[in-house]
Parts: sequence; structure tokens; C-alpha cells
Amino acid sequence: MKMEDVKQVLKKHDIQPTNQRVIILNYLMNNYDHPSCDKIYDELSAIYPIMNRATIYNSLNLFVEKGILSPIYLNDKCRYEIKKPGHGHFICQECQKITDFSVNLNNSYSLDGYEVLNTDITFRGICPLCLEKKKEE
Amino acid sequence: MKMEDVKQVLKKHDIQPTNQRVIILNYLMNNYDHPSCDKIYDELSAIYPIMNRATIYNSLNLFVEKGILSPIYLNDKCRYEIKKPGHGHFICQECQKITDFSVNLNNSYSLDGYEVLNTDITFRGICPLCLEKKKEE
DNA sequence: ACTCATTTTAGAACAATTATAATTTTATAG
DNA sequence: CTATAAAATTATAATTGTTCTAAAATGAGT
Repeated sequence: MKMEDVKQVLKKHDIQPTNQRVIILNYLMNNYDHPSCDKIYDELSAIYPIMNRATIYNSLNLFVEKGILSPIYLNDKCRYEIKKPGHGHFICQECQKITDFSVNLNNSYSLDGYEVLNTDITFRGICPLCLEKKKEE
Repeated sequence: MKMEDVKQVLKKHDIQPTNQRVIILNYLMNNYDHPSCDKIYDELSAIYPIMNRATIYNSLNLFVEKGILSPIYLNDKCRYEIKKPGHGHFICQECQKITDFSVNLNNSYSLDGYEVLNTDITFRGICPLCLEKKKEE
């Protein structure tokens, strides 16, 4: 995905495509790691010295509000991914790695009267790599 | 549930049933509100002056670790409930109220190699009360 | 180019949670 | 029933993720 395309995505969501926002969204569209604001800051500020923490927080909040990103709330810090339906997350308690897996909720779950805006299916446990490490000990 | 029963629950989970722990767990077993540490502190310290914030954090973390409680991670503070399977949460974006609803995940979700320790299904949106309020405006 | 609204920035402020070190409570052995 | 050691609680400081504030910079529309 080219920078010009990222701009189009921003415009389509009624967001002014400023330099910083394009850089941040571009990073997220090419990163499937569910990064935290911290990680985004570290990686981007190494490349673009003109990048402030507050700007990243502002942008991430805006993108979530406008429906481009989904936040993933953990015990410590929030992490982000491009919003797309049909998947859930496995979060490893040991290494904090987040893995996507496909899922479809066909049931309606009798939530009459509630306006459901997004759904979130999260499994927690230990990932294969960490299980292996534990065995070795 | 009597205090004596709460003690038994703690013992069954290999936790020393100290006064504070019994008081905290008793509170949670009679409260279906998914309270935050803050709320637990406010309510309990009004009744029992001998109640420290750190103690409540310590106890909640211990209870989660030992499998008595489930944490519910929100954007700001963590909230807690007695762990029991077969339900998900609806979280209202306006008033932050958490509502339980029953759910059963029968699929296995192809997570071979992962050790899944708990599952969490959360819907977010607007609850009926807040929808009503918004209409009035 | 000029004006006004919007963004970005640096830094302070804030709030939830954890760490520290001293004191108190609890469990255990004599 | 004491003496002793281990564990829990406490007050307080420290840490950390995030938001706020006010000033400077950028961008859009005339």
C-alpha cells in the first residue's frame, strides 16, 4: 500500500491527511503485530525525528473514533490494529504476543435493545513457543 | 453466602484466609456490578477503616492468579467479577455499565498448540438506557 | 499572500497500579 | 502458651500509560 492510498483511506473516513497521520496509518497498515503506542513511537521516531508521543495518541484515538482501528485493551497498555471483522485474538500471558484467528459469531445472543457497535473475542493462555520454553525448564 | 463459606473458598484455592481477603472476596461474591479496585476501596474503607488500597490490589491480583476472579480490562481501569464460564459482557461506551449475557462457544476454533486458559467475549456499544437518553436530546 | 481553523509539539499533569521498607498479623515449633 | 519465622498489611514513594495545556507550526479557503 502506497502513501497515496493511505491518504485516500484517511479522506474516506473524514480525516485530514496530515503528514503525521499518513505516516502513522501507513505504519499500521503494514504491521500485523498489534503494536502499542509506545512501540509505534519508538519505531517511527527513529525514522522521522518529527514525531511526538502526543500526536500518536491523538491520531490513534481519532482513528479508533472514526472506525479505522480497533483497540485491544490489555492489563497494561492498549494496542491497535486495522479494524476488520471476522477474527478474534489469542493473547499469550507469557510473551504478550497477540495472534489472530478467524471466528464467526452467527448467533444473535439476545441483546435486544442494545446497540452493538463491535464485538471482541479474546482467548488468553500460553502460546506454543512459550509452552515449549516451559517444557525445557 | 456467609463469611465462613468465603473462608472455605479461599482455602480451597490455597489462599490464607486473612481478615482483609475474606472481606474483599465476600464483597465480590455479593456484588454483581463488576466493580473496579477503586470502587471496592471506597465502599469497603467506609465500613472497615482498616483497609488499604495496596491490600486490595494485592488481593485482587492473587484472586485472579488463583482463578477465583476474572479481570475485565477496559480503557481506563480494570474491573473484576467472580469467575464463571458461559457468559460474555456488554460494555456501554456512554455509562461504562457492564451487562452479562449468556453465551456458549461450541466451536473449537483451530487453536491447536495453544493452551487456552480463558475466553472472553465482549460486545461494546450503547445500552438501552443511554440510547433513550440520546433520543431525548 | 492573508486569515482562521486545525494540528503538532513540549512539557506538565493525572490516574491507575506497583514497589519498597517498616510494622503487624498469622502459623508453627518447642 | 510463648518464641520465632514467615506471610500479609500498611503508608508512602515511584512508575507508567495516557491526557491536558498553551504555544508554535501547518494547512485550507479566500
